[in-house]
Amino acid sequence: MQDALIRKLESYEALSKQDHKVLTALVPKLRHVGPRVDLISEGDPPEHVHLILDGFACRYKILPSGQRQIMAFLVPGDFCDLNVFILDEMDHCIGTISACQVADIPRHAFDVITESHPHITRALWWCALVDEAVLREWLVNIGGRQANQRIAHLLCELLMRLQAVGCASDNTYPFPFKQSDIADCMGLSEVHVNRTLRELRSLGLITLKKRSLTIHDVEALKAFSGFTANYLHLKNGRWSERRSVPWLVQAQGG
Amino acid sequence: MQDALIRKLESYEALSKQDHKVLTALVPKLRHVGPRVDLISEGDPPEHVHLILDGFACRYKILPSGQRQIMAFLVPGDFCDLNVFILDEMDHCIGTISACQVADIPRHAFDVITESHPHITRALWWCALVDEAVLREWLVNIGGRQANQRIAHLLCELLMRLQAVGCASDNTYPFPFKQSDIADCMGLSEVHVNRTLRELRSLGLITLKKRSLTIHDVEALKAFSGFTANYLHLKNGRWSERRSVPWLVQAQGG
DNA sequence: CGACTTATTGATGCACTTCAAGCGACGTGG
DNA sequence: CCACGTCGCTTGAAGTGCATCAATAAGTCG
Repeated sequence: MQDALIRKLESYEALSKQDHKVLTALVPKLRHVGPRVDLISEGDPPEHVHLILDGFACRYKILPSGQRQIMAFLVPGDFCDLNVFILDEMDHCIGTISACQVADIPRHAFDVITESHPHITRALWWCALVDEAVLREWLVNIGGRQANQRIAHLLCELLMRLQAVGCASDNTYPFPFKQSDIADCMGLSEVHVNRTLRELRSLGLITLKKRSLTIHDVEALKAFSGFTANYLHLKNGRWSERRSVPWLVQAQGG
Repeated sequence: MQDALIRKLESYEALSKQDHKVLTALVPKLRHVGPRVDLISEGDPPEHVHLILDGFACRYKILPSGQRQIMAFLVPGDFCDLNVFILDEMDHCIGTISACQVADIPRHAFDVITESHPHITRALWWCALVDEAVLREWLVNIGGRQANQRIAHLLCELLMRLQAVGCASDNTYPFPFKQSDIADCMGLSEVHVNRTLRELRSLGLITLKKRSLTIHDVEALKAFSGFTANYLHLKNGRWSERRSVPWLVQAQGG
């Protein structure tokens, strides 16, 4: 598993052999978590950084009105809570969507790392900043587009991110989300999500069956939603290597 | 000015004398920038990290439709673009709202810092993570609340952040925003922002005159909007010192 | 197979948008 | 000093995207 973590980080930043040693010494716990389970809740003191190795999770908050707002979808290779450093307590929850394989990395390990291992630190920072760029785009998406483009944009983003970690093929990827999940992240009602998905289907842009989503014409869907991938920062430098990610496959197999 | 930067960072993390030296050696350029001017545009290769010393700025994108979506307001003490590290080119623009005093810190300085100065690095990370927490809350705000609560929430947040850097007194703070600025960040039309502000005024919650906003009953406005300050992470640890920030006043004076 | 959850569809209402026009403040030039 | 243009704020009227309520169909799992 350390191997997985090392490869993830090296996709951002060259690491020394000593860096490798430190990461190897982490020995994070591996866990299988069922679907619809919270990994950590708002108010909890964070003790581990969670790394998703397999499955889908989300970052969310519950509003005073009782409404759930999802702020991020987490896919294999994503850290859940690098923000552990500033938070004495979590200001949001993280819960699984599907069943997940999760690595728990103790918080203390990161204190040690940021104290003495600048390359690892910079790689972690990199992860956090990409997450932030995605978050910004979500804000743009919700604030600036209407329902059909908004959902189409999300579907494009998920395709790109899942392709980057080898979890999509033939423009098809697993889709364990309920329509209410989509509703809660797009700021829409479940009913309207349903109608919007129907519209995208009837336009021949997507097919959704057996919890699996297929995008028939990626470029068309991108054009429809106004999607550009620049904010994912996939194209340049080491990131490009991330397009096929053997360590993820390996981690899933083991 | 270095003094300003040092104090900002020390509000997050204890720094050694050597750290101080490094920061003092930076000698960032100070600039006065007019209102409605871009500091950096989408597509530009970032060469400096901009630190706002005085005035208001914003982070925004232009959608294919031509619509502007504002993703963040930047107030004195905020870094504009710590994300310089991963971006070969900016994926968004940063522009001033009012006239600003800005410190330009060369990108290279951060390479040196992250290479050899872990405490400074951690303090910078902290800044970035607070920014991200604010961004998450904006997403929640736009996705989950309707116009009147949404705008009220923004006004609460600005009060808290400006109080934290000593730029608000008597629950009053400078308000250089046009209604179209509010519209473009809240995902609303200018007309509806106007009506909503009128509603907040007629409820006796706020007064807005001479480009200055007063919140009459802060607790009432918080209750109205469902605002809780936890996501700003102001209350714990070193952050509490930030409530009165002499260095900002000093920087403005000089 | 029966119980429960999730997807789908219809009808109605509202929050917000869009279009359009008037108003006030401000600065500029004659 | 006033006339005028500009820009931001304000208000009205009409339209629409989406929410809400409600009921049925289609999975899904024990």
